[in-house]
Amino acid sequence: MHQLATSGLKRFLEKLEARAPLGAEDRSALLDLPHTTKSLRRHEFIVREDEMPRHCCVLITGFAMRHKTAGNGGRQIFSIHMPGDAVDLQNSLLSRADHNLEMLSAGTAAFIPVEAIRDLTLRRPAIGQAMWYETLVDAAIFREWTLNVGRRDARSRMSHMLCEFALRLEVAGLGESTQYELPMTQEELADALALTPIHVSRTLRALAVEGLVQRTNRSVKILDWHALAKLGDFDPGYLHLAEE
Amino acid sequence: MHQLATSGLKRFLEKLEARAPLGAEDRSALLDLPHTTKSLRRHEFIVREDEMPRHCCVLITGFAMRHKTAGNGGRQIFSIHMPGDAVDLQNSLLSRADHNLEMLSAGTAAFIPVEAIRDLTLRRPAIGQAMWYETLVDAAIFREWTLNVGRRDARSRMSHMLCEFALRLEVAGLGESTQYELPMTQEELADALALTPIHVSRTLRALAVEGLVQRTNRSVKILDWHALAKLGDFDPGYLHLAEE
DNA sequence: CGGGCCGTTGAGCGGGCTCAAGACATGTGG
DNA sequence: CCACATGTCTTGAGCCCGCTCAACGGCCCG
Repeated sequence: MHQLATSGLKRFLEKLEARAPLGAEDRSALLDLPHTTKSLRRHEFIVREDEMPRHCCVLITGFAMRHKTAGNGGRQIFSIHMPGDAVDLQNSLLSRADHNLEMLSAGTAAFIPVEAIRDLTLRRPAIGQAMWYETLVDAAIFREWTLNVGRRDARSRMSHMLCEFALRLEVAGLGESTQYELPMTQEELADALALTPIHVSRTLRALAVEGLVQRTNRSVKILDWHALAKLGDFDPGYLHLAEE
Repeated sequence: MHQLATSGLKRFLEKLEARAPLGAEDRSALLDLPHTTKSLRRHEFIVREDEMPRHCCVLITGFAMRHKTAGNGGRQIFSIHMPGDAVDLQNSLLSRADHNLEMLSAGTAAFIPVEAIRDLTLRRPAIGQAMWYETLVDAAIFREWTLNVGRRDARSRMSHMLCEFALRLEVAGLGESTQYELPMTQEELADALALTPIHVSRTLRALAVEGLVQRTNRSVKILDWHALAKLGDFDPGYLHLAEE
C-alpha cells in the first residue's frame, strides 16, 4: 500500500521536475508528504462545489475531470486529468471549492492534507514555485479551452481536443500520440466541447469519414495527425511542454 | 515618478493582503521590488503571443485585456484587468507567452524584471504563496468564462459579465456596484462573450428594454441588480472575495 | 431475458451569424 | 467653417450550424 502511494507521488514529482529540476532535499521532502491512498469508483466525486476541501489529491491511476453546472442545467467540463496530476490545488488552496472534481474512470489517488502542502511550500519555496507553475499551465489550458469553445466550430473543437490529449498522454508516458485510451462517453465529450452528445456523434462520424480519426469503444486512433492538427488549429505552445 | 510607482505597487500589495496579511518584512520587500513605470496608449500591447517577456507588469491606472486569435480569425478575450492587477504573471513565469496582453484604455504600469519576481518568491515564500493564490483566482475566473461562453445564451452571458465587473470594480474601490465605467467597445464585449458585435448591440438593447441595465458611452448603470444576477446565473463564489 | 447505458439517425426549429446599409459622433486638414 | 475619413453603433433580411425531440439499435450485466 505504501509502495503504491510512494510511486504515485513519484509520478507527480517527475512531472514537477520536467519543468525545473529540484534539489535532493526538496525531492525527498515532497515524497515524504503525509498522505493516504484510496481507490475511487467511476463517477465518484473527489470534491464538490461549495465544499471546503481539507485534502489535496494526486491521481495515481485513472482519469478525472473538473466541471460545473450552470443554472439552466448545462454542464461544462473544464479539464481532464491523468495520473501524476495534482488535481485540486485549485480548490483546496482557495478554501472553498468553486467547481466539482469527479472521476472519469475508476482509479486510485493519494490524499495529502492541505496544511501539509501549505507548510511544505513555505518551508521549501522551490517546491512552491514548481507547484505554482503547474497551476499556471492548468490556467493556460483553461484559456485554450475557452478559445476552443468560443471561437471554433464543432469539427475544429473536437480535433483540437483530440490533439491535446494525444500530446499530453504521450508526454505522460500513457500512450502513443497516434493511439490512446480515452475513458470518456460522448456525453462527456459534449460537455467538454460545449456541444450536444448528438452533435458529438455526428462530428466524430464526419472526422472518421474524412479519414482523420477512428474511435472505437473508448480508444482513439489518429489516422492523419497533420490534417487533424490543421483542422483543429492546434499549436501546442499553450501546453508549455519542455522543448525537445 | 517614484511616488507614482510606489503607490502602484501599493495597490497590488493591498490586493495580495486582502486574502492573507503579510509580515512587515514581506511588505517592504514587495514594495522595494525594482521596477520602472511607463505610460501606455490604448491598444498598446504589453506582451504578444510567442514573445519571451522579461518583465512582469502591474497595472497602476487603466484597463487591460488578455486575448488570443484562432486560426479562423476569431478572437477570444479571456479576462479584463484593472489597476492593482499583476497582469502577466501567467506569461512571464512560463517564459513563452501563449496569449496577448493589450491595453483597453490608456494607462500606466509598473514593469518588474521577471528574475526579481522569481527571486523574491524564493526568498520570501509567503509572498510567493500570495501571488500564487492570486493566479489561482485568475484561473477560477477563466473557468467561469468558459462556462459562460459554453453553456449560457447571449442575454445570460452579458448579464453575468456585467455583474462580475460590477463586483470586481467595487471591491477594487473603482466604482459602485450599480454604476461604473467600462472602457470596452461592443466589438470587445463581443470577443469576451464569443458573440458578434451585432448581436451584442441587440442583446444590450434587449436588457435595456427590460429595464435591467442602461449603457451610455462607456458607462454601465445597473437598474435591477437582483434581476440581472438572476438572469446572468451569477454566483460570486468563483471570485473568492473575502467574506464580509 | 429484461433493463440500463450508450451511441445513432432523422426531421424540424431557432439563436446567433452574415452581409449590407445607414446613423451618428469624433477628429483632422484645408 | 466645411469636407472628409474613421470608428462605433444600429437596424433589417436571410441563412446555417448546432439544438431539440423522438425513436431505435447494440451492448453489457444482472
